[in-house]
Amino acid sequence: MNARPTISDVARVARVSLMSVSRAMNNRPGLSEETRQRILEVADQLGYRPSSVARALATRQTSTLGLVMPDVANPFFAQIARGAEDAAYENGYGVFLINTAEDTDREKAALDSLWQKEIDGAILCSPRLLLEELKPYLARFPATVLVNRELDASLPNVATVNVDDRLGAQQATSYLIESGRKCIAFVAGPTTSISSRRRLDGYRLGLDTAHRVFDPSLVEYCPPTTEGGHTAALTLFSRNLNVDAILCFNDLVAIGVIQACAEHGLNIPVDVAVIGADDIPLASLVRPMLSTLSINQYEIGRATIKVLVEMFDNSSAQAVVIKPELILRDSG
Amino acid sequence: MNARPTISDVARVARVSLMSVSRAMNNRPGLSEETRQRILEVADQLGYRPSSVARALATRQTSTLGLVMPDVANPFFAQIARGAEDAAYENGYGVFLINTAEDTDREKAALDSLWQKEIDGAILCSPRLLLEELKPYLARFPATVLVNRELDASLPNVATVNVDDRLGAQQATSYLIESGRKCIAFVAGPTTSISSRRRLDGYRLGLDTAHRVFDPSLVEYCPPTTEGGHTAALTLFSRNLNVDAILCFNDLVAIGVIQACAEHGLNIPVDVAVIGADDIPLASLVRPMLSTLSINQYEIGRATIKVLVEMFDNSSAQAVVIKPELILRDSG
DNA sequence: TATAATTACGTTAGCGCTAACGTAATTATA
DNA sequence: TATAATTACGTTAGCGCTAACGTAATTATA
Repeated sequence: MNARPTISDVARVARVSLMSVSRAMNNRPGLSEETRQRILEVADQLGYRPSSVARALATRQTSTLGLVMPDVANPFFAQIARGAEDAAYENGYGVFLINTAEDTDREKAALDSLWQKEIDGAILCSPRLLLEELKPYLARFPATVLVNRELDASLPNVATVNVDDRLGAQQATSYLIESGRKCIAFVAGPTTSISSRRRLDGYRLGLDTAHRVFDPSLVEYCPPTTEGGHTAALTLFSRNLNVDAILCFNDLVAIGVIQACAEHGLNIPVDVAVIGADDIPLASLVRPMLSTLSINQYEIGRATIKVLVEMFDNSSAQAVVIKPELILRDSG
Repeated sequence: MNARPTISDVARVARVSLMSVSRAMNNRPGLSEETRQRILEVADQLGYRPSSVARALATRQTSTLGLVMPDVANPFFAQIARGAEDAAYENGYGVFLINTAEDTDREKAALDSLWQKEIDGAILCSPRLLLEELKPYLARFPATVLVNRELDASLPNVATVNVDDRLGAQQATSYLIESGRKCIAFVAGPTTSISSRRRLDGYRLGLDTAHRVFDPSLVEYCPPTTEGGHTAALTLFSRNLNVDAILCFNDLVAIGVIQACAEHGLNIPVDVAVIGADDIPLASLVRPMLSTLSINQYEIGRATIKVLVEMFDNSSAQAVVIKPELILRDSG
């Protein structure tokens, strides 16, 4: 590991000033083609690469984005991460990944550390922080995209990308009612989740539309995992409510619910219909194949970068809403 | 977005020098407890956080790690990413995530950009680059961990974390032979994959041990996805070889193989046994539940950070080898 | 042909920190 | 009590870039 060459090394060898090297490396005007080529050749020979750190300090831009999500190991977020990283790469940005594990303290620590790193923009997926806690950070970051989270007032430097969970849950509920289900439960995911709340709204709206009464004992909260769904379903069954349909917070939860049904000897979809949400790759891999509210997570990831870059370019913050599509497979 | 406070702001308000603030923020000796507290209070009041960028330029340390992998959306790597990020966070490091999409040009671009970012260490998962292309980068980074890749000679700044794929494949092959399978195929994954080569070795070793002849037409390469496995299995079936067991590159491939079997009316495990590798969460979620060579990916992720940190501390590079465990479920 | 504009460079200062080296005042040791 | 060591600070320079502002030499324009 011999010392990394600096701009001064290149300048010395090419017999030009630092600025000429800087101009050549950044492809900026003010150099003859001849000089430019000579500098580039010397740079290449020495294996020179401008230091991102020094450049960031001088320009106040890091070309770096922060991606904060509850858990990359969750396939839903993994796909978003993939889409965001791909698009960020295409736009010349590096991506800091941080997992919060649904822990608000860790979320705060994540935002603090990103601020310290002077990122150019943040992508916050399903942030759990209260709006009042979140807002100081939104004010500090040059630009932020909120995924799965809304804002009370539109801020010029904060864009949002949301799934219309309410509409999706309503459609799914209506579908279940139309296909003759009598007792529709809702396994709602984490109480802190915004999309959980929105789906609950949609579920109630679907019931209302069909003049069904909302029964709180048919709603069960749980962690957004298969284990969570499994446990929640067992809790519902223990209440002995003759549930014949279960709308789920997401596909992982739905798979847990399906396992619990199997353990109770309930046939899917004859005895119980199960509908998930998100359409993770897993959904069409499990048997019975999961009916679900489909959204393209990879494209959500890409969309976050698109709106971020648009904020950098025109400082116009968009509010993107993505409509889920009810995909009927085996389970409902 | 009013201007970010700097160390000078804190120094001015607290009526001390820059170095006193620096010492207070970094918790270094040379300050009276009284002064330290006063500075810390002022810093807190102003909302001061030291700039990571400026600090990195001054100390030549970025407290930043690069995590390069083929695809975070692949659950195998997603779990590693989660483990690595968790452990990095605990050790005070930020993580740059880069996906290479199995593309060597993009892999080179990733390593270049990480070098430009002056990361303190790199974690390279299943790098596809030739050793001669990889080596210059290994020389440039202060420390590197190679996951799923070996080195011809041990370098002081390069550690490795490998799964004993050879042993695993051998065990699985021997098990299949012992349980009476006559014609064992191997769906081998990408030709460029090191672990594919190691598993092929293990497969041949297993056959040799039982005095079975190795038949190249029973080996089929494919992308490491369900689609890849699906197509590869169909190709094998089209050769009409009476295959009654299929050892697979990984679980995703195995799931594709299972789908292809189902399409051909083959009962699993009666007609065909299928064994995967990696034990991704999905493996126990699909039906039939997948028999597989299990390894704990999350712990692999954590292990990469552990060996990195050890290299920083004692500059001693380890070669970790993780043994897979054959887990028998429904499929074989 | 005189002046203005442009080209192709260079010089200086500064981004926000910390390493390394002072230096008075205080405390410990011979 | 004289000297050495320690404490609690401060000053200076530099990390590797770029923004902003020169400035000669050349080219375009009135």
